[in-house]
Amino acid sequence: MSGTHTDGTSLPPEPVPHPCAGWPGGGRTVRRTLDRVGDKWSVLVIGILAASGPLRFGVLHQRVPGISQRMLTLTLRHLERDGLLSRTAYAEVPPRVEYELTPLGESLRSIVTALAQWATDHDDEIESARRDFDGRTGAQPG
Amino acid sequence: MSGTHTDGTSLPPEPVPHPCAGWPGGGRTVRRTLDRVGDKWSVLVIGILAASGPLRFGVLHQRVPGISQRMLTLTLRHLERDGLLSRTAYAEVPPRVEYELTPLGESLRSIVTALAQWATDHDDEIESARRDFDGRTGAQPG
DNA sequence: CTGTATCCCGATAGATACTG
DNA sequence: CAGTATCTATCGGGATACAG
Repeated sequence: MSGTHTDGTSLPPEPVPHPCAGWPGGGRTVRRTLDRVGDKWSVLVIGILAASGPLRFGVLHQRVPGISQRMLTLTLRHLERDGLLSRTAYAEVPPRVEYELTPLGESLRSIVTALAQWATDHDDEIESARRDFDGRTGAQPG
Repeated sequence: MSGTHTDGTSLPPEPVPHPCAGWPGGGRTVRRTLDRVGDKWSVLVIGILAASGPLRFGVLHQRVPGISQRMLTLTLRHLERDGLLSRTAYAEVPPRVEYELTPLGESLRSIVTALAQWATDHDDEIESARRDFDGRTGAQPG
């Protein structure tokens, strides 16, 4: 503890440095969301569902470039658990399962869309910034 | 390849299923951004810099809850490489280095802020959705 | 103070095979 | 079709020690 002194009388000299300025809850709440947003596929899946409406497993599998069956399953489970999408299984043969954003998931739409928009808008800048940086530092682009 | 036939004459029956509906560039551009957003710390660092202005390494280290020195360094390098923040080293002793959002980084501010806002707004819903899901499936809350 | 260099472990993710 | 099971490889990330 800083600010303590032998006589015990003194001071809180530091105004308790706020843990995470501007981030409510010290960033803990944000961190949780980030942990969900932070995985490789969630945002992509949400974005595709937001753009396309309800989709079945197989179609989703085609539309998410490069995802494995396993990761798609896991991602969908996570998002379902968090209440961002709903899973509807139809008792048919062959089986049919549809995934759809819940209202909560829908409420993320504008943010995800904005992110996608930002990505396309500034792609060139990022690209050139990287080349510039790699040039200055002699790093491999790979 | 589907649609090929022994006589070689036939058909593109499928209208080439668009790889990633609603996502420009087939999602490839978005994926790149997501790979940056997708790591554990980048968004948090950007958000803190956006809220606080230029900060030096040590202060940043305090403000990002739980980050290690190593990961902070790596995160800052990545963001610098992508042109989202600038690094300014002052030739002093002891050394002083300040990190600040570039205009490109600033342009992400509103999105990051929106994400943080969304997180706090819907924290309860996510929380209860998880409990509900865990209850239905008998999973451990872990 | 601001990093870099190692070591190490657990989570993440891919491939493959199998099931209802 | 829509998953589950299993195995493995890779990588993120923490701890620690050291350097400029």
